[in-house]
Amino acid sequence: MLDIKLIRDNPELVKKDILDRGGKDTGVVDRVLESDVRRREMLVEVEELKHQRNKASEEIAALKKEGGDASGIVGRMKEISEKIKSIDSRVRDVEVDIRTLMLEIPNVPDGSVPTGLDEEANIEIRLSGEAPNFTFKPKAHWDLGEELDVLDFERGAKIAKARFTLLKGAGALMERALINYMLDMHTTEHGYTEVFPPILASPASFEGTGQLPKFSEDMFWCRNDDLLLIPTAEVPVTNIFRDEVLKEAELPVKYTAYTPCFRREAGSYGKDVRGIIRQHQFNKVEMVKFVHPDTSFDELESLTADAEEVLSRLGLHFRVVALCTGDLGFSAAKCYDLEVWMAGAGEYKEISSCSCFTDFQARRANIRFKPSDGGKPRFVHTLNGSGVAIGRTVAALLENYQLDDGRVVVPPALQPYMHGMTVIEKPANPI
RNA sequence: GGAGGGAUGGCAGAGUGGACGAUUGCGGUGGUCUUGAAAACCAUUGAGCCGCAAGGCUCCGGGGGUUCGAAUCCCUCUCCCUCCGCCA
Repeated sequence: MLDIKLIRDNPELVKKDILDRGGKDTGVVDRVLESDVRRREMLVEVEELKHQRNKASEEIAALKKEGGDASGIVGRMKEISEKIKSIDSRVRDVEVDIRTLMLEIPNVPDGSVPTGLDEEANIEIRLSGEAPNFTFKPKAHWDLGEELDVLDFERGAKIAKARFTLLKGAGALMERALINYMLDMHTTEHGYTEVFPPILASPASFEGTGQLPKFSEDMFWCRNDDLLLIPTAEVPVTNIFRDEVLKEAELPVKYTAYTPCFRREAGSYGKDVRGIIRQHQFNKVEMVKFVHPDTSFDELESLTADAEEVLSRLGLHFRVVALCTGDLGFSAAKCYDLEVWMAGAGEYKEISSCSCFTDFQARRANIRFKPSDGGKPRFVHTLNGSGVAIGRTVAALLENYQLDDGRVVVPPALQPYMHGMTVIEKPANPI
């Protein structure tokens, strides 16, 4: 949520940002402004009445103490009380209207974000590593996975539905190994504290991070219990501090979490239909930071570096892309995507998204810190990034480390997490 | 699922109709003392909104009600805790 003062003082900027993001409805800004004016007019009126009431209450108390008769003044106050009640309820209605509108307005992009409506305008920041050379035509991971009997798409779809996959044998082991490999790196080398949060979260938590109310269609709901399956650990982990006040000295707080993630992928029919790139359920290690406002964009750089390290050490080739205004997530002020090379598909695929949300989420979730100098509480800045998506890493490893005989090499960094396994081959008696 | 208890400031925890925006303790900040620190002592310290300001208004889990006036009384919702039952 934006600061209403920003909308008041600079409505044209907010409108421009909405258009830059590819939004069409800048009318919300005007509707917020109209309601804001009405709210303040009513406040002036009702506060004057309340002032009268408070004065009268004092008089009545004084009169009663002296045993005097207060019936006249009491009668007049009855009328004023009724008036207050009716204006108060109108003020509340307008405030609800304003909040409802404000929740639909996206964050303001940072000045360094390239302007553009789609991914064409994204800017490649750097490349890391090199794409492997093959003397043969590399296969797609879904073919490799089925041939090695580590991915079973048929069974996954039978158990649940399409876009659910059954991992088997070395595939399941690699999934688990990657989780541990990433968590260990972030906790022992990058200074994050590991947490394991609830996988279902309340609508209030979803509103705090910006997934609700706007993206309700993308979520799996448990309607009977008014809970939602999380689409990313960002939701529960950021909400750890909802409605809390941290001490300035406690910042930055850095958490990392492994969780399953659930997305309905509404509107992505026909995209990445094969393989494990786009699943309704996938695993992810996430990093979340709560930081001082002065440091947030530096923290974004180091967060991104932390994610890059995961890929570098696995020997994967990737590029870092700065997203343009149109590609930026709703809550983000700035975002880098890490796109890993997929040898089989011959293209880069997003494997991590590292974002700085400035105070946008903190305002919605009411996460503040108390300055050490004793000043008023201020909103923290929040950041998060995948560190990284597990399923897509499995796909990348299969495709980039495949041999001409269909086996797949396990990179050295992962071997200790896979009982020393150096190569994945088809089991003798697959079942 | 059944029975009961609770929700007050950064935290803990008093407060049963007007003198309470709220006793007190902890924590925070400033100071005295000290070579420095700790301890001790003194002072100070809630948040939000409206307003150029002076100042005003609101807030004791949410909503509604009673009343001239509600942290306090009534209704309702949510959440938390305890005991019993069931279950990993």
